[in-house]
Amino acid sequence: MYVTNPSEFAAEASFAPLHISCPHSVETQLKPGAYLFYEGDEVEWLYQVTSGVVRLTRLLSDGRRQVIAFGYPGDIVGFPADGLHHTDCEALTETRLQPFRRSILETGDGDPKMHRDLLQAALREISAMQDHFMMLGRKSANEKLASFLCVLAERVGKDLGSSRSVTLPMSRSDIADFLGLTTETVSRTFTQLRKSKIIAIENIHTIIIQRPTALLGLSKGE
Amino acid sequence: MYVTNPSEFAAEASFAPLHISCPHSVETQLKPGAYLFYEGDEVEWLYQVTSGVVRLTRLLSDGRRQVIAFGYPGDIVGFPADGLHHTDCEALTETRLQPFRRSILETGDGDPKMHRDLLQAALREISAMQDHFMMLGRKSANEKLASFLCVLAERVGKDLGSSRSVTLPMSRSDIADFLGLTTETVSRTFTQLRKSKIIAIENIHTIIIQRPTALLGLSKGE
DNA sequence: CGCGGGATTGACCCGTATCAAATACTGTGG
DNA sequence: CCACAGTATTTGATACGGGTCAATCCCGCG
Repeated sequence: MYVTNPSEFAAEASFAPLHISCPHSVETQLKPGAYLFYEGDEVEWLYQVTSGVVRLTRLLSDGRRQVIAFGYPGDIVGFPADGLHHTDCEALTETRLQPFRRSILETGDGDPKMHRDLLQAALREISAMQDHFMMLGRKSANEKLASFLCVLAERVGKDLGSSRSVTLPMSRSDIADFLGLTTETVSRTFTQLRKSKIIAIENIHTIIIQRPTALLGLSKGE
Repeated sequence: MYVTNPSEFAAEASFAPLHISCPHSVETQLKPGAYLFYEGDEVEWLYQVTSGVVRLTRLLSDGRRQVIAFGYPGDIVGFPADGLHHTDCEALTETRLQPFRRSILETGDGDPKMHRDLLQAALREISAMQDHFMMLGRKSANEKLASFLCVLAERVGKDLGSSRSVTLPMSRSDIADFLGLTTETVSRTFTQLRKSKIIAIENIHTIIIQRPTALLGLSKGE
């Protein structure tokens, strides 16, 4: 999951679960904190998240970290480049994943439909990442966090009538490293949104979006 | 072209020109300033840059711009998502491109080898973009510009013995919008590098890298 | 030779980082 | 179930990098 402009997001979210017809593809389970793969690992499988949330990260030698994406149900993680994983992947919650052989993506290997679906997923990934560039390069802390919450609300929020609740399985520093901020700034920005009554913080991992339209406005810099 | 860690870059640069065996694929020519496609256009063709340089950009409604990538010879531009282009593409110099039907990427369509090559290019693109995330989100202005120059030097620089010359066909504001900075900051950072004798500015579009090792060090934040 | 648009430089300011302290949570063992 | 320790989060004070706005410079071009 990348942070895209919410209004555009709808068009990209239409990722139907892939049909399961892959030999040797027993669903994989991960406990919170467990790693699915590491940067540099040979890619054998791609995975579609079935339930739960995973986090893709990349590290700089001096310890700076960038969260590349969060993997929510429907998302494909583990695209290879030159046969290798280029991120670490850790489960944030109890997570189930449907594995697909790398060869299905790369050679088709007996399943043309799945091949095409995985390819389309890769292409959508490129487009979604382009949106995220805009966010990292050109948006303020406020806009970043507002966009982040809007996307999550649209994708996995629970409707509460006039407001909407969002669960954040990731830590503040995960959010910070995803948005290119510090934890302190993320925290302060949450506080600011809370004080302006746009959101309420039910608990650390649960945000109530009280004024969705205002939040959407903020995300676009209005 | 994205800005990746130069040392990693070598591994990703190994993109052999695709074999040309596509029906109806006459090489396309563009003059500087000409557009190849716009955001929202239906994708009919992908292109491999043969010579010259193109620029991929995305706009926010309020005018903020993000340069997504520069397309140098060997690069593939125009990957579709849901059948559409999601960036504008403008030629910065006289440019020649080899078109490939979108169907070759998406369905294989009679040319399995090309299909595989295009797919691999897309996957490498994803990985390269992940590197660029790190840059946009986690690097200082100094590190960004140093990284940018290092990558260009490695990829298209001319060897001058102990130093190296790089041609920059793009404007300062293109560089700024690529790195998530302002033109003023890009300009100041150039000046700073010049004053510390790491680079010399032969003219606006030609940089001499006098101390490549120092520049590489800066790019990694040392 | 003068015009115009990009590039550079300067002065100043603001947003976000940094460093530090207080507070809130989470899990563990008794 | 409570006490405690360790960790995450929030809050505060301050610093600084890079943005903003404005002036000047430079170079290509008519």
